[in-house]
Amino acid sequence: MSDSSSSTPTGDRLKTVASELFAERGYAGTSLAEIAKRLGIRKPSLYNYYGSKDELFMDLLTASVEAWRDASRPALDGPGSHHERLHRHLHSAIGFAVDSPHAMAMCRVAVSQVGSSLSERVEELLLSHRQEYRQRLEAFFIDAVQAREVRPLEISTLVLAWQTFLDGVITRYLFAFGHQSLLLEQLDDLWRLFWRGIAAEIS
Amino acid sequence: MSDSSSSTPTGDRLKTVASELFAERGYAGTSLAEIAKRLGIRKPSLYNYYGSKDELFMDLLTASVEAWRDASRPALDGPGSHHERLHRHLHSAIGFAVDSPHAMAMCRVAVSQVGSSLSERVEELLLSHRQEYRQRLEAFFIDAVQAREVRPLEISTLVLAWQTFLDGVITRYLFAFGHQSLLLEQLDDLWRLFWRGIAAEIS
DNA sequence: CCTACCGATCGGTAGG
DNA sequence: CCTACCGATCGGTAGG
Repeated sequence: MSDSSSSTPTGDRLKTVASELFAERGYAGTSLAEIAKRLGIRKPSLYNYYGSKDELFMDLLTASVEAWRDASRPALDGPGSHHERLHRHLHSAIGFAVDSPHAMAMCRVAVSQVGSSLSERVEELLLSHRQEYRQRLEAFFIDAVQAREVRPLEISTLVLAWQTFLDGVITRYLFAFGHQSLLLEQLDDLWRLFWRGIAAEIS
Repeated sequence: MSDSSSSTPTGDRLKTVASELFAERGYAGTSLAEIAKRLGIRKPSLYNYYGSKDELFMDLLTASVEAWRDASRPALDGPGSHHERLHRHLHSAIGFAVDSPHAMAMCRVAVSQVGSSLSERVEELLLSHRQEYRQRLEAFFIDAVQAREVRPLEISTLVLAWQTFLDGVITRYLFAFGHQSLLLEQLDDLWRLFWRGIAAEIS
Protein backbone atom coordinates (compact mmCIF):
# COMPACT_ATOMS: atom_id res chain seq x y z
CA MET A 1 0.00 0.00 0.00
CA SER A 2 2.57 2.61 1.09
CA ASP A 3 5.15 2.80 -1.67
CA SER A 4 8.01 4.44 0.23
CA SER A 5 8.12 6.85 -2.70
CA SER A 6 11.43 8.56 -3.06
CA SER A 7 9.63 11.81 -3.83
CA THR A 8 8.69 12.10 -0.16
CA PRO A 9 11.23 13.86 2.06
CA THR A 10 13.17 11.48 4.27
CA GLY A 11 11.76 13.03 7.43
CA ASP A 12 8.22 12.13 6.38
CA ARG A 13 9.13 8.68 5.13
CA LEU A 14 10.85 8.04 8.45
CA LYS A 15 7.54 8.42 10.24
CA THR A 16 5.80 6.07 7.86
CA VAL A 17 8.50 3.42 7.89
CA ALA A 18 9.06 3.58 11.65
CA SER A 19 5.38 3.34 12.55
CA GLU A 20 5.01 0.39 10.18
CA LEU A 21 7.82 -1.43 11.93
CA PHE A 22 6.77 -0.51 15.47
CA ALA A 23 3.23 -1.60 14.65
CA GLU A 24 4.38 -4.93 13.23
CA ARG A 25 7.11 -5.87 15.67
CA GLY A 26 6.62 -3.78 18.78
CA TYR A 27 9.03 -1.37 20.38
CA ALA A 28 11.72 -3.82 21.46
CA GLY A 29 11.42 -5.83 18.26
CA THR A 30 12.19 -2.86 16.04
CA SER A 31 15.81 -1.80 15.57
CA LEU A 32 17.03 1.54 14.36
CA ALA A 33 19.26 -0.29 11.88
CA GLU A 34 16.19 -1.84 10.25
CA ILE A 35 14.43 1.51 10.05
CA ALA A 36 17.50 3.08 8.45
CA LYS A 37 17.85 0.20 6.04
CA ARG A 38 14.28 0.61 4.79
CA LEU A 39 14.89 4.31 4.37
CA GLY A 40 18.05 3.66 2.42
CA ILE A 41 20.28 5.60 4.82
CA ARG A 42 22.77 4.69 7.54
CA LYS A 43 21.68 4.27 11.13
CA PRO A 44 23.50 7.28 12.64
CA SER A 45 21.74 9.57 10.15
CA LEU A 46 18.49 8.91 11.99
CA TYR A 47 19.81 11.09 14.80
CA ASN A 48 19.39 14.11 12.58
CA TYR A 49 15.65 13.60 12.97
CA TYR A 50 15.31 12.17 16.46
CA GLY A 51 17.38 12.28 19.59
CA SER A 52 16.61 8.74 20.64
CA LYS A 53 14.54 5.66 19.88
CA ASP A 54 12.26 6.54 22.80
CA GLU A 55 11.63 9.97 21.41
CA LEU A 56 10.86 8.62 17.96
CA PHE A 57 8.38 6.12 19.39
CA MET A 58 6.70 8.62 21.67
CA ASP A 59 6.38 11.14 18.85
CA LEU A 60 4.74 8.59 16.59
CA LEU A 61 2.49 7.37 19.39
CA THR A 62 1.39 10.87 20.30
CA ALA A 63 0.62 11.65 16.67
CA SER A 64 -1.27 8.37 16.29
CA VAL A 65 -3.42 8.89 19.36
CA GLU A 66 -4.23 12.45 18.39
CA ALA A 67 -5.03 11.45 14.83
CA TRP A 68 -7.43 8.81 16.10
CA ARG A 69 -9.14 11.31 18.33
CA ASP A 70 -9.44 13.92 15.60
CA ALA A 71 -10.74 11.41 13.08
CA SER A 72 -13.29 9.70 15.27
CA ARG A 73 -14.60 12.24 17.71
CA PRO A 74 -16.31 14.92 15.57
CA ALA A 75 -19.02 12.47 14.58
CA LEU A 76 -20.09 12.19 18.24
CA ASP A 77 -20.81 15.89 18.46
CA GLY A 78 -22.27 16.32 15.01
CA PRO A 79 -25.88 16.82 13.91
CA GLY A 80 -28.59 14.20 13.90
CA SER A 81 -30.07 11.76 16.37
CA HIS A 82 -27.91 9.99 18.93
CA HIS A 83 -28.38 6.83 16.93
CA GLU A 84 -26.99 8.52 13.82
CA ARG A 85 -24.14 10.17 15.69
CA LEU A 86 -22.93 7.02 17.37
CA HIS A 87 -23.24 5.14 14.09
CA ARG A 88 -21.13 7.75 12.33
CA HIS A 89 -18.65 7.65 15.19
CA LEU A 90 -18.29 3.90 14.68
CA HIS A 91 -17.65 4.32 10.99
CA SER A 92 -15.18 7.12 11.64
CA ALA A 93 -13.25 4.94 14.06
CA ILE A 94 -13.16 1.94 11.76
CA GLY A 95 -12.44 4.17 8.79
CA PHE A 96 -9.39 5.41 10.64
CA ALA A 97 -8.24 1.84 11.26
CA VAL A 98 -8.71 1.13 7.55
CA ASP A 99 -6.93 4.24 6.33
CA SER A 100 -4.21 4.35 8.99
CA PRO A 101 -3.63 0.79 10.09
CA HIS A 102 -0.16 1.60 11.39
CA ALA A 103 -1.36 4.49 13.52
CA MET A 104 -4.10 2.29 14.94
CA ALA A 105 -1.60 -0.51 15.58
CA MET A 106 0.76 1.94 17.29
CA CYS A 107 -1.93 2.60 19.90
CA ARG A 108 -2.43 -1.11 20.34
CA VAL A 109 1.29 -1.76 20.71
CA ALA A 110 1.56 1.01 23.27
CA VAL A 111 -1.26 -0.37 25.37
CA SER A 112 0.13 -3.88 25.38
CA GLN A 113 3.69 -2.86 26.20
CA VAL A 114 3.32 -1.26 29.53
CA GLY A 115 6.15 -2.61 31.65
CA SER A 116 9.00 -1.59 29.40
CA SER A 117 11.40 1.28 30.03
CA LEU A 118 9.15 3.93 28.53
CA SER A 119 6.01 2.72 30.23
CA GLU A 120 5.43 5.74 32.42
CA ARG A 121 5.30 8.20 29.55
CA VAL A 122 3.14 5.85 27.51
CA GLU A 123 0.73 5.29 30.36
CA GLU A 124 0.48 9.00 31.04
CA LEU A 125 -0.34 9.75 27.40
CA LEU A 126 -2.90 6.99 27.05
CA LEU A 127 -4.52 7.73 30.39
CA SER A 128 -5.22 11.35 29.58
CA HIS A 129 -6.74 10.48 26.22
CA ARG A 130 -8.86 7.72 27.71
CA GLN A 131 -10.18 10.01 30.41
CA GLU A 132 -11.04 12.61 27.81
CA TYR A 133 -12.81 10.04 25.64
CA ARG A 134 -14.69 8.62 28.60
CA GLN A 135 -16.02 12.05 29.53
CA ARG A 136 -17.23 12.61 25.98
CA LEU A 137 -19.00 9.28 26.04
CA GLU A 138 -20.60 9.99 29.40
CA ALA A 139 -21.96 13.30 28.15
CA PHE A 140 -23.19 11.62 24.99
CA PHE A 141 -25.06 8.85 26.79
CA ILE A 142 -26.54 11.19 29.39
CA ASP A 143 -28.00 13.12 26.48
CA ALA A 144 -29.09 9.99 24.69
CA VAL A 145 -30.95 8.70 27.73
CA GLN A 146 -32.57 12.08 28.30
CA ALA A 147 -33.70 12.10 24.67
CA ARG A 148 -35.24 8.68 25.32
CA GLU A 149 -33.29 7.14 22.47
CA VAL A 150 -31.37 4.89 24.84
CA ARG A 151 -32.70 2.89 27.79
CA PRO A 152 -32.20 4.52 31.19
CA LEU A 153 -29.38 2.25 32.31
CA GLU A 154 -26.43 3.32 34.44
CA ILE A 155 -24.29 5.70 32.42
CA SER A 156 -21.17 3.76 33.34
CA THR A 157 -22.74 0.62 31.93
CA LEU A 158 -23.59 2.31 28.65
CA VAL A 159 -20.09 3.75 28.36
CA LEU A 160 -18.49 0.41 29.14
CA ALA A 161 -20.78 -1.38 26.68
CA TRP A 162 -19.75 0.97 23.93
CA GLN A 163 -16.05 0.75 24.78
CA THR A 164 -16.29 -3.02 24.81
CA PHE A 165 -18.06 -3.09 21.47
CA LEU A 166 -15.60 -0.71 19.81
CA ASP A 167 -12.58 -2.49 21.28
CA GLY A 168 -13.95 -5.76 20.01
CA VAL A 169 -14.57 -4.49 16.51
CA ILE A 170 -11.16 -2.85 16.25
CA THR A 171 -9.37 -5.85 17.74
CA ARG A 172 -11.00 -8.15 15.24
CA TYR A 173 -10.24 -5.79 12.39
CA LEU A 174 -6.56 -5.41 13.27
CA PHE A 175 -6.02 -9.10 13.81
CA ALA A 176 -8.24 -10.51 11.08
CA PHE A 177 -5.35 -11.10 8.72
CA GLY A 178 -6.63 -11.66 5.24
CA HIS A 179 -10.33 -11.23 5.83
CA GLN A 180 -10.73 -7.69 7.06
CA SER A 181 -13.23 -7.08 4.29
CA LEU A 182 -15.54 -9.71 5.80
CA LEU A 183 -15.73 -7.72 9.01
CA LEU A 184 -16.31 -4.46 7.17
CA GLU A 185 -19.18 -6.01 5.23
CA GLN A 186 -20.81 -7.14 8.45
CA LEU A 187 -20.04 -4.01 10.44
CA ASP A 188 -23.55 -2.61 10.16
CA ASP A 189 -25.02 -5.94 11.21
CA LEU A 190 -22.89 -5.83 14.34
CA TRP A 191 -23.91 -2.25 14.88
CA ARG A 192 -27.62 -3.10 14.68
CA LEU A 193 -27.20 -5.85 17.28
CA PHE A 194 -25.33 -3.50 19.57
CA TRP A 195 -27.88 -0.77 19.22
CA ARG A 196 -30.74 -3.19 19.80
CA GLY A 197 -29.14 -3.97 23.16
CA ILE A 198 -29.25 -0.41 24.41
CA ALA A 199 -32.06 1.16 22.37
CA ALA A 200 -35.16 2.41 24.15
CA GLU A 201 -37.36 1.07 21.38
CA ILE A 202 -36.86 -2.08 19.37
CA SER A 203 -37.05 -1.35 15.67
CA MET B 1 0.58 -12.32 43.44
CA SER B 2 2.87 -15.18 42.29
CA ASP B 3 5.43 -15.63 45.00
CA SER B 4 8.15 -17.44 43.04
CA SER B 5 8.16 -19.91 45.91
CA SER B 6 11.40 -21.77 46.20
CA SER B 7 9.50 -24.95 47.04
CA THR B 8 8.45 -25.23 43.39
CA PRO B 9 10.87 -27.07 41.10
CA THR B 10 12.86 -24.76 38.86
CA GLY B 11 11.35 -26.28 35.72
CA ASP B 12 7.86 -25.25 36.84
CA ARG B 13 8.91 -21.86 38.07
CA LEU B 14 10.59 -21.26 34.72
CA LYS B 15 7.22 -21.54 32.99
CA THR B 16 5.61 -19.12 35.40
CA VAL B 17 8.41 -16.57 35.31
CA ALA B 18 8.88 -16.75 31.55
CA SER B 19 5.21 -16.38 30.72
CA GLU B 20 4.98 -13.42 33.10
CA LEU B 21 7.82 -11.71 31.29
CA PHE B 22 6.67 -12.57 27.77
CA ALA B 23 3.20 -11.36 28.67
CA GLU B 24 4.49 -8.07 30.07
CA ARG B 25 7.21 -7.25 27.59
CA GLY B 26 6.57 -9.31 24.48
CA TYR B 27 8.86 -11.79 22.82
CA ALA B 28 11.61 -9.44 21.69
CA GLY B 29 11.45 -7.42 24.89
CA THR B 30 12.16 -10.42 27.11
CA SER B 31 15.75 -11.60 27.50
CA LEU B 32 16.88 -14.99 28.68
CA ALA B 33 19.21 -13.25 31.11
CA GLU B 34 16.24 -11.60 32.81
CA ILE B 35 14.37 -14.88 33.04
CA ALA B 36 17.40 -16.56 34.58
CA LYS B 37 17.90 -13.69 36.99
CA ARG B 38 14.35 -13.97 38.30
CA LEU B 39 14.84 -17.70 38.72
CA GLY B 40 18.06 -17.16 40.60
CA ILE B 41 20.17 -19.17 38.17
CA ARG B 42 22.63 -18.34 35.38
CA LYS B 43 21.51 -17.89 31.82
CA PRO B 44 23.17 -20.98 30.28
CA SER B 45 21.39 -23.19 32.80
CA LEU B 46 18.13 -22.41 31.03
CA TYR B 47 19.29 -24.63 28.20
CA ASN B 48 18.84 -27.66 30.43
CA TYR B 49 15.10 -27.00 30.11
CA TYR B 50 14.74 -25.56 26.64
CA GLY B 51 16.73 -25.74 23.44
CA SER B 52 16.08 -22.16 22.42
CA LYS B 53 14.14 -19.02 23.22
CA ASP B 54 11.77 -19.80 20.34
CA GLU B 55 11.05 -23.23 21.73
CA LEU B 56 10.38 -21.85 25.20
CA PHE B 57 7.98 -19.24 23.83
CA MET B 58 6.17 -21.69 21.57
CA ASP B 59 5.80 -24.20 24.39
CA LEU B 60 4.30 -21.61 26.68
CA LEU B 61 2.05 -20.30 23.94
CA THR B 62 0.80 -23.77 23.04
CA ALA B 63 0.08 -24.52 26.68
CA SER B 64 -1.69 -21.18 27.10
CA VAL B 65 -3.92 -21.62 24.07
CA GLU B 66 -4.84 -25.16 25.05
CA ALA B 67 -5.53 -24.13 28.63
CA TRP B 68 -7.85 -21.40 27.40
CA ARG B 69 -9.71 -23.84 25.19
CA ASP B 70 -10.04 -26.44 27.93
CA ALA B 71 -11.20 -23.89 30.47
CA SER B 72 -13.74 -22.09 28.32
CA ARG B 73 -15.18 -24.59 25.92
CA PRO B 74 -16.94 -27.20 28.10
CA ALA B 75 -19.56 -24.66 29.11
CA LEU B 76 -20.68 -24.32 25.48
CA ASP B 77 -21.54 -28.02 25.26
CA GLY B 78 -22.95 -28.39 28.77
CA PRO B 79 -26.55 -28.73 29.90
CA GLY B 80 -29.14 -26.01 29.97
CA SER B 81 -30.61 -23.54 27.52
CA HIS B 82 -28.43 -21.85 24.92
CA HIS B 83 -28.74 -18.68 26.93
CA GLU B 84 -27.36 -20.41 30.01
CA ARG B 85 -24.60 -22.17 28.10
CA LEU B 86 -23.32 -19.05 26.40
CA HIS B 87 -23.50 -17.17 29.68
CA ARG B 88 -21.45 -19.86 31.41
CA HIS B 89 -19.02 -19.84 28.50
CA LEU B 90 -18.52 -16.12 29.00
CA HIS B 91 -17.83 -16.56 32.69
CA SER B 92 -15.46 -19.45 32.00
CA ALA B 93 -13.51 -17.33 29.54
CA ILE B 94 -13.27 -14.34 31.84
CA GLY B 95 -12.58 -16.60 34.79
CA PHE B 96 -9.60 -17.94 32.89
CA ALA B 97 -8.35 -14.42 32.26
CA VAL B 98 -8.72 -13.68 35.97
CA ASP B 99 -7.02 -16.86 37.16
CA SER B 100 -4.37 -17.07 34.45
CA PRO B 101 -3.67 -13.52 33.33
CA HIS B 102 -0.25 -14.45 31.97
CA ALA B 103 -1.59 -17.30 29.87
CA MET B 104 -4.26 -15.00 28.50
CA ALA B 105 -1.69 -12.30 27.83
CA MET B 106 0.55 -14.82 26.06
CA CYS B 107 -2.20 -15.38 23.51
CA ARG B 108 -2.58 -11.65 23.08
CA VAL B 109 1.16 -11.14 22.65
CA ALA B 110 1.29 -13.91 20.07
CA VAL B 111 -1.53 -12.42 18.03
CA SER B 112 -0.01 -8.97 18.00
CA GLN B 113 3.49 -10.10 17.14
CA VAL B 114 3.02 -11.69 13.80
CA GLY B 115 5.86 -10.43 11.65
CA SER B 116 8.72 -11.57 13.84
CA SER B 117 10.98 -14.52 13.17
CA LEU B 118 8.66 -17.08 14.69
CA SER B 119 5.53 -15.75 13.05
CA GLU B 120 4.80 -18.76 10.85
CA ARG B 121 4.65 -21.22 13.72
CA VAL B 122 2.60 -18.79 15.81
CA GLU B 123 0.16 -18.14 12.99
CA GLU B 124 -0.23 -21.84 12.33
CA LEU B 125 -1.01 -22.57 15.96
CA LEU B 126 -3.46 -19.73 16.37
CA LEU B 127 -5.18 -20.41 13.06
CA SER B 128 -5.99 -24.01 13.88
CA HIS B 129 -7.41 -23.08 17.26
CA ARG B 130 -9.45 -20.27 15.82
CA GLN B 131 -10.92 -22.50 13.14
CA GLU B 132 -11.81 -25.08 15.74
CA TYR B 133 -13.45 -22.45 17.95
CA ARG B 134 -15.34 -20.97 15.03
CA GLN B 135 -16.80 -24.35 14.12
CA ARG B 136 -17.96 -24.86 17.68
CA LEU B 137 -19.62 -21.47 17.67
CA GLU B 138 -21.31 -22.12 14.33
CA ALA B 139 -22.76 -25.37 15.60
CA PHE B 140 -23.88 -23.65 18.78
CA PHE B 141 -25.67 -20.82 17.01
CA ILE B 142 -27.29 -23.09 14.43
CA ASP B 143 -28.77 -24.97 17.37
CA ALA B 144 -29.69 -21.80 19.19
CA VAL B 145 -31.58 -20.45 16.18
CA GLN B 146 -33.32 -23.76 15.64
CA ALA B 147 -34.39 -23.74 19.29
CA ARG B 148 -35.82 -20.26 18.65
CA GLU B 149 -33.76 -18.80 21.48
CA VAL B 150 -31.82 -16.62 19.07
CA ARG B 151 -33.10 -14.58 16.16
CA PRO B 152 -32.73 -16.22 12.75
CA LEU B 153 -29.86 -14.05 11.59
CA GLU B 154 -26.98 -15.23 9.40
CA ILE B 155 -24.90 -17.70 11.39
CA SER B 156 -21.70 -15.86 10.41
CA THR B 157 -23.15 -12.66 11.84
CA LEU B 158 -24.00 -14.32 15.14
CA VAL B 159 -20.56 -15.89 15.36
CA LEU B 160 -18.86 -12.61 14.55
CA ALA B 161 -21.03 -10.73 17.05
CA TRP B 162 -20.03 -13.14 19.80
CA GLN B 163 -16.35 -13.04 18.88
CA THR B 164 -16.46 -9.26 18.84
CA PHE B 165 -18.16 -9.13 22.22
CA LEU B 166 -15.76 -11.61 23.83
CA ASP B 167 -12.70 -9.93 22.30
CA GLY B 168 -13.94 -6.61 23.59
CA VAL B 169 -14.53 -7.86 27.11
CA ILE B 170 -11.17 -9.63 27.32
CA THR B 171 -9.31 -6.69 25.79
CA ARG B 172 -10.82 -4.33 28.32
CA TYR B 173 -10.09 -6.71 31.16
CA LEU B 174 -6.45 -7.22 30.20
CA PHE B 175 -5.79 -3.54 29.66
CA ALA B 176 -7.91 -2.06 32.44
CA PHE B 177 -4.96 -1.57 34.74
CA GLY B 178 -6.16 -0.99 38.25
CA HIS B 179 -9.88 -1.28 37.71
CA GLN B 180 -10.44 -4.80 36.49
CA SER B 181 -12.91 -5.30 39.30
CA LEU B 182 -15.14 -2.61 37.83
CA LEU B 183 -15.45 -4.58 34.63
CA LEU B 184 -16.13 -7.83 36.46
CA GLU B 185 -18.90 -6.16 38.47
CA GLN B 186 -20.53 -4.98 35.28
CA LEU B 187 -19.91 -8.14 33.27
CA ASP B 188 -23.45 -9.40 33.61
CA ASP B 189 -24.83 -6.03 32.60
CA LEU B 190 -22.77 -6.21 29.42
CA TRP B 191 -23.92 -9.77 28.91
CA ARG B 192 -27.58 -8.76 29.16
CA LEU B 193 -27.12 -6.03 26.56
CA PHE B 194 -25.37 -8.45 24.24
CA TRP B 195 -28.03 -11.11 24.64
CA ARG B 196 -30.78 -8.57 24.11
CA GLY B 197 -29.22 -7.85 20.72
CA ILE B 198 -29.48 -11.41 19.47
CA ALA B 199 -32.31 -12.87 21.57
CA ALA B 200 -35.48 -13.99 19.83
CA GLU B 201 -37.58 -12.59 22.65
CA ILE B 202 -36.96 -9.46 24.66
CA SER B 203 -37.13 -10.18 28.35
C1' DC C 1 24.06 12.64 5.42
C1' DC C 2 28.58 9.65 6.08
C1' DT C 3 32.52 6.32 8.27
C1' DA C 4 34.31 4.59 12.27
C1' DC C 5 33.60 3.28 16.57
C1' DC C 6 31.80 2.68 21.71
C1' DG C 7 30.28 -0.40 25.75
C1' DA C 8 26.42 -3.28 26.70
C1' DT C 9 23.68 -6.92 25.79
C1' DC C 10 21.67 -10.38 22.76
C1' DG C 11 20.87 -15.74 22.04
C1' DG C 12 23.63 -19.50 22.26
C1' DT C 13 27.90 -22.91 22.88
C1' DA C 14 31.96 -25.46 25.06
C1' DG C 15 33.23 -28.02 28.56
C1' DG C 16 32.79 -29.49 32.85
C1' DC D 1 23.68 -26.32 37.45
C1' DC D 2 28.31 -23.51 36.73
C1' DT D 3 32.32 -20.37 34.45
C1' DA D 4 34.11 -18.71 30.42
C1' DC D 5 33.34 -17.36 26.13
C1' DC D 6 31.43 -16.66 21.02
C1' DG D 7 29.93 -13.54 17.00
C1' DA D 8 26.15 -10.51 16.15
C1' DT D 9 23.58 -6.78 17.11
C1' DC D 10 21.77 -3.25 20.19
C1' DG D 11 21.18 2.15 20.92
C1' DG D 12 24.06 5.77 20.65
C1' DT D 13 28.46 9.02 19.92
C1' DA D 14 32.58 11.42 17.65
C1' DG D 15 33.84 13.94 14.13
C1' DG D 16 33.36 15.46 9.84
